[in-house]
Amino acid sequence: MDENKYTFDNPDFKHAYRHTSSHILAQAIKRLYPETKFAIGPAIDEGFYYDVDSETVFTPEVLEKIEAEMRNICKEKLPLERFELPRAEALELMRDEPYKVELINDLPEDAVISFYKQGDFTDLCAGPHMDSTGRIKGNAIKLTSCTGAYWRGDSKRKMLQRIYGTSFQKKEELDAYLERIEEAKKRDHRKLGRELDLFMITDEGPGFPFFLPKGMVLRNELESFWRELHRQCGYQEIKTPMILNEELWHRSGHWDKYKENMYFTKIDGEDYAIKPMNCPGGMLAYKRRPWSYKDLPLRVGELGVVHRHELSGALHGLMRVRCFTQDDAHIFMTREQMHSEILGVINKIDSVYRMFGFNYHIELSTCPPNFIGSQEIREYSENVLREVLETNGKEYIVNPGDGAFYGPKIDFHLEDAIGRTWQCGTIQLDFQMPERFELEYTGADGEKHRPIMIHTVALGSIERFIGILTEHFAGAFPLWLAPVQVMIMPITDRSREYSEEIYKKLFDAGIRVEADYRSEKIGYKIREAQLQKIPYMLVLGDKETEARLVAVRTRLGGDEGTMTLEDFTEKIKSEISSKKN
RNA sequence: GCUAGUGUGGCUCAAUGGCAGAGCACAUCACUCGUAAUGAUGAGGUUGUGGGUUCGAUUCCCACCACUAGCUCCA
Repeated sequence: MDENKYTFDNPDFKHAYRHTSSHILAQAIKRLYPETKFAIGPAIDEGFYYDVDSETVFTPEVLEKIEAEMRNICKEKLPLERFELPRAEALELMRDEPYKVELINDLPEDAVISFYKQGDFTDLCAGPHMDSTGRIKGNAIKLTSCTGAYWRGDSKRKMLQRIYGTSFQKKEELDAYLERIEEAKKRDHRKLGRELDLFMITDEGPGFPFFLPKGMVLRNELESFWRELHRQCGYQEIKTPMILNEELWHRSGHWDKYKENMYFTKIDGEDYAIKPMNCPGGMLAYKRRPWSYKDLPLRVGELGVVHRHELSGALHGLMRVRCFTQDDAHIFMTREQMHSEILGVINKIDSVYRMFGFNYHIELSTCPPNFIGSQEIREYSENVLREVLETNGKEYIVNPGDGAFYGPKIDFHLEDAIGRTWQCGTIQLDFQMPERFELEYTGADGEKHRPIMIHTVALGSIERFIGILTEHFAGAFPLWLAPVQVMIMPITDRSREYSEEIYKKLFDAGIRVEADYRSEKIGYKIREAQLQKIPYMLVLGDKETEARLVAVRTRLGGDEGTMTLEDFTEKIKSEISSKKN
């Protein structure tokens, strides 16, 4: 640890601070509920947690008691002492802690087995730590929640209780953090989706969202944007059927790997499946005719609606649903074209995210254990993705074994309002589907060759992307996406006729315009339009009617002054076409 | 699916083992108003669903459904 930097600016210090907080949590639990067994308790991005196995259910009231005990431990200023033990003695020391025993047994032969002791509490731990519990500011500790978590992340093993907490060096920092979380919740797309009347999900269809008129505007604008982008990038568009014969899914390999997540139906006594992915349909479309190497790369897009049976507990607003639209694309290509095609897709996705102002990170997911291809292809394909990322200076983290069953992938992850990340874009390299479907093209040598495929999405799913967009903009969508772009608000009925004239002109100009003719005060109309985050409000009173002008107000509360309708129309049309926020 | 919690008009939330209440929204009427809430009146709920305990359940118990947080899984 950098001895000169005892602040959270130093990630090592922050980590040690939170890790020590986690040990204090465990010590407090041990004092209050001695029967509790301890699993692991690391520091994480926003704080720390400890996984425990206990008779006690850690309700919010119990957490408060534990918090109080944690503050006591901080006051006691217990020194943390590190010591090491040979394996046998370590196991003896931890003999009443079955989870620790398992951890010790799984350590490699030559591993150093170290412990940290603070007062009456000792924990198996590699460290590092603060030198005393007194270093932790007691009143800047907060236990935030208790949830279930599988021991060792394995859903077949016991579910433990995970107690989440966070800690800071000052109480003000804790308060600021808690307030930030509260603020972020106001941007939750589920809340905004209801308030802005974008979408709904009912008990009759968990995971199957309804898109309401305003949400449909977002969808349609996004889809138009997607079509135009892909037209420019040299893609063709197809639409493949939602229901196809079950046999297809055996051929594609989805049956073995994915049938738990699929929905089925019978037609004329035959078994059919509702597609969970678009690629097999895309394969059939490719196979409709012979191709020449001159046709490659062949880029084919599809806004494909897929259905997947997700576990009920995994559903989450629009972010995780059971029916969604992938902005799918398949590229069929030769080996020589691979690098440039992959790079082209990376740049395409990057340009989309940059346009919206998103921060994202890239993950390289390598082939999973149940990868269906050869070892040689596995290594080759993973290396291709790695090379493209590295030669183009893209930063990424590796996610071992998280690729598709047919190949490795590059994933793009976007953040939601409270910092959870969601995979949106993906680029998957696939040597397997072309093999299984016996795809071919004729090379310059007159011989048949097998193309290589990329599966890719940029937005990911339209549904998830709308969720992310909603949170990113807190519902104040850029003008080109805004469900209602202009709200006309006459101050009195005397301006009604003029308002109707303005409305018609804007409507005819293709602007999404609405008018509020209710007998309400102008302040009230403005308040409602503000809450609906409508970008432009036209306030029309006697003065404007007389001068044949419009008074323009923005949702940022700005008064843009009065102007002619022509100037206003020109202004917003240019703003719409620039697609700028 | 798992662990814990939650479920009361469209929304946000009260209340209680004994006739279910408020604010906002909605409707009607009045008001015609200059940049974030005009007033009055009215309508709207078998308290998620199904069982059980009880003289009586929205409240207590059980099951199921849905939602929330997290785990697992994933776009």
